[in-house]
Amino acid sequence: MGRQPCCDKQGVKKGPWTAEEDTKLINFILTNGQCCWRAVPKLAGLRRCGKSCRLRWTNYLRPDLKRGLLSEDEEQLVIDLHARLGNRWSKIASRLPGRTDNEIKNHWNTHIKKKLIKRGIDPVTHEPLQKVHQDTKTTSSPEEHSSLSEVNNDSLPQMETCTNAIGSSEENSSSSPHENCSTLSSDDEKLLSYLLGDDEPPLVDTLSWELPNDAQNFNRDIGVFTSWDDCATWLFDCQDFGVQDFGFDRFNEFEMSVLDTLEASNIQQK
DNA sequence: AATTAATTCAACCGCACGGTT
DNA sequence: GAACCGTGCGGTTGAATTAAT
Repeated sequence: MGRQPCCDKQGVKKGPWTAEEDTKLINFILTNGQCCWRAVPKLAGLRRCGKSCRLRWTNYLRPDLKRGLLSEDEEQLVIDLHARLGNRWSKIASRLPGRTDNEIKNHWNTHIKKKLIKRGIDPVTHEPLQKVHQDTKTTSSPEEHSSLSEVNNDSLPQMETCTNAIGSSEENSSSSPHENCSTLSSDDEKLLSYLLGDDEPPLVDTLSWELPNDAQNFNRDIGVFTSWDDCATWLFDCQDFGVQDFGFDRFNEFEMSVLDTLEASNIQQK
């Protein structure tokens, strides 16, 4: 018996989500939480496949998502992490609260890649393009490194390595390229070690976080919520829908706020 | 103002992995 | 151990938007 398709292809809607569909999905998840995505469309009254619902929720509807372009700091962190993790977007995204793997991947492909190339950095290897060019000159054709043609040759003599290629770190040129390649704080290093699987989970400096007053289920020792209720409350407090001062038991107000936001954006679109 | 080209990003697809039976 | 299932991941596509001509 072959693998069952993720959804019944017939009668399943594809393409952009409507505000009505968003509302249904939000209503369902706020009421029931995230469970068995395959069942969500049926239970929520959506003609979508579960996969599509999950993607829509995680990439767009989740209340803890940030909006807008990545800040310089975030961009720099993405570059640092990419240098060590490669295209493991979900791992990278897990280091940037409120950002999704899809968002980071898109931003990498549309913005960061170009910036790095412009500055003479190979976005794949994070090595200076000149070096890559020399290394590969004898083994591969020029077409395989088409990005080289986009390099501004003026920048090559002052080329810097990956992590200080963008932003204010450009000024820190006194140290060696290798040193420059590691602008991570010790916390970042710990986290990276953990992400790479060779270390214990790093402790979070939770004392500096603004936690909900009633977050009794937050374990400050291990830096996690032991209760979904508190976790959700905290996330919702952080999100950008304009609701600030409520607890988990006031879901209806949050829901109304979400619906208002959706309606407003719908009107704007029209 | 109309057309074309370039860019952006939400969404889709196929595959891989881990858990369960 | 094999088969199945649910989910997550990364690569890719294509519609919408913006910029250039």
